[in-house]
Amino acid sequence: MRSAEQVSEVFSRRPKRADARRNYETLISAAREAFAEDGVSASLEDIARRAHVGIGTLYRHFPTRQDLFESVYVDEVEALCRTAGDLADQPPWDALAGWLHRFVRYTATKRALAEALNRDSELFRTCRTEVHAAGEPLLRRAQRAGTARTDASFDDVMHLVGGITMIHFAEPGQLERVVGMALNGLRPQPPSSDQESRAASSVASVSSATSVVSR
Amino acid sequence: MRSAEQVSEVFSRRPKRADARRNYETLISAAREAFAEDGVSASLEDIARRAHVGIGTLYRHFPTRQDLFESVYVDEVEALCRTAGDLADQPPWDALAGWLHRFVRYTATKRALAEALNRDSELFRTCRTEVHAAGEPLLRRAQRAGTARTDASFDDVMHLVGGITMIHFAEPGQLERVVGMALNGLRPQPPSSDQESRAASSVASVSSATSVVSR
DNA sequence: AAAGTAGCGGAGGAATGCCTCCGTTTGCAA
DNA sequence: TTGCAAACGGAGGCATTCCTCCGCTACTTT
Repeated sequence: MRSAEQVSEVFSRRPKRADARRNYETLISAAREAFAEDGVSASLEDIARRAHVGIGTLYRHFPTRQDLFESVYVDEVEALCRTAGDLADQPPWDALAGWLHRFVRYTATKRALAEALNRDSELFRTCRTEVHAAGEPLLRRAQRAGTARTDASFDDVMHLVGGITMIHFAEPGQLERVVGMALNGLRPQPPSSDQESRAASSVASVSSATSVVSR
Repeated sequence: MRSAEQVSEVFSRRPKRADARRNYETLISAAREAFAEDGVSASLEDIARRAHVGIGTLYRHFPTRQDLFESVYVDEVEALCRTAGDLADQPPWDALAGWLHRFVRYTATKRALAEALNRDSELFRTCRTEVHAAGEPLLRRAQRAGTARTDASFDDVMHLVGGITMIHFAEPGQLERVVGMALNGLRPQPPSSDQESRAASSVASVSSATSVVSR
């Protein structure tokens, strides 16, 4: 909860006047959609059009294209972190699963912006830290409650879910379904007959399952 | 070997006259570089310039932008398949490892073109089949020779190496190094003290190693 | 070596995108 | 309610890209 606000305070300069703030939000949504559809080369005039806003308004809020990229990304990180707080009153497993499903949208945005974002920037590093701070407690809580297996680290889980989203799915619901399968792999496993589990074996068993489904 | 020619025959319409053929090849190389650097929105005039060729020449060979995308992709697939044939006289493990290193360049191209390529197309499916036909025997041969562990399927290996390339590496040689580490994980493992290996455990142990290195 | 044709190059018009500038509108504080 | 600073919209100039068209070049064939 605190972490989401922290990112806001550091990075995003939301305007204070009501109309300006409304336009700012609308523009970010429009940009996120446009980038997802057309990639980073989406036209700025098109984004302004989608937001029902003049091109001048876009440029006032985001003087450079890079500003817009970063604002969309930060906005997505903020929303993801906020979701973690919102889920705090859910049962441990539901909170974790809900958050990871939300995480999928984040990775989609991140992937669309990948070629534009500088991954060594201060901003990028801070965002990663914030995401970790928001999500890691959810995993730990589920593990302590006995509803998530304890041999998976947060980093493992990020790679597991993040890797799935790298695959391009044709069918609409397929991605969610596969993520669901992956989450199944995170549940505590009944002790198998011939071996006990090592750190990354949950990741292994699930990712081999997904590779059957699609590629 | 036969498979590479098969793709050629089906898809790529290489011109027969010497100068035309030379320009065709040069254009494809230039396009591959340009797409890798600037993404799918690279300028066609820039590509013609890189190839030291008039813009008209580019348009004669590739009437639409999509034609160029597909030709670059098919060319990369052909080259990859041909490499498999060229490596046939190497020792089994060297052949497999060499091919997988070559495979990395293929995935880089594929990633750059990802948003432009229709993954359900006839062309795309055929290419996948050809890649499989070219690479799978290399894996089987190394496995029969006892130099690659037998509990990894070809699909597992593709996901392993393909997944690594999805990570964006800052350092130049880092990708190759990490692929090298991954290949190490493909070697037959000394029987571990507390358990024997299951189908995907090679993938697991290596991917957990890479996640330490970078993300 | 001569002819015929496939191939080449690039000028240029249409379209689109980028970004600035400024006259008009509107939210908000007093 | 009123005044004004903040925000808006979009016309327009410049740059870039796309793509066609056609006069010229040079490869191949006989």
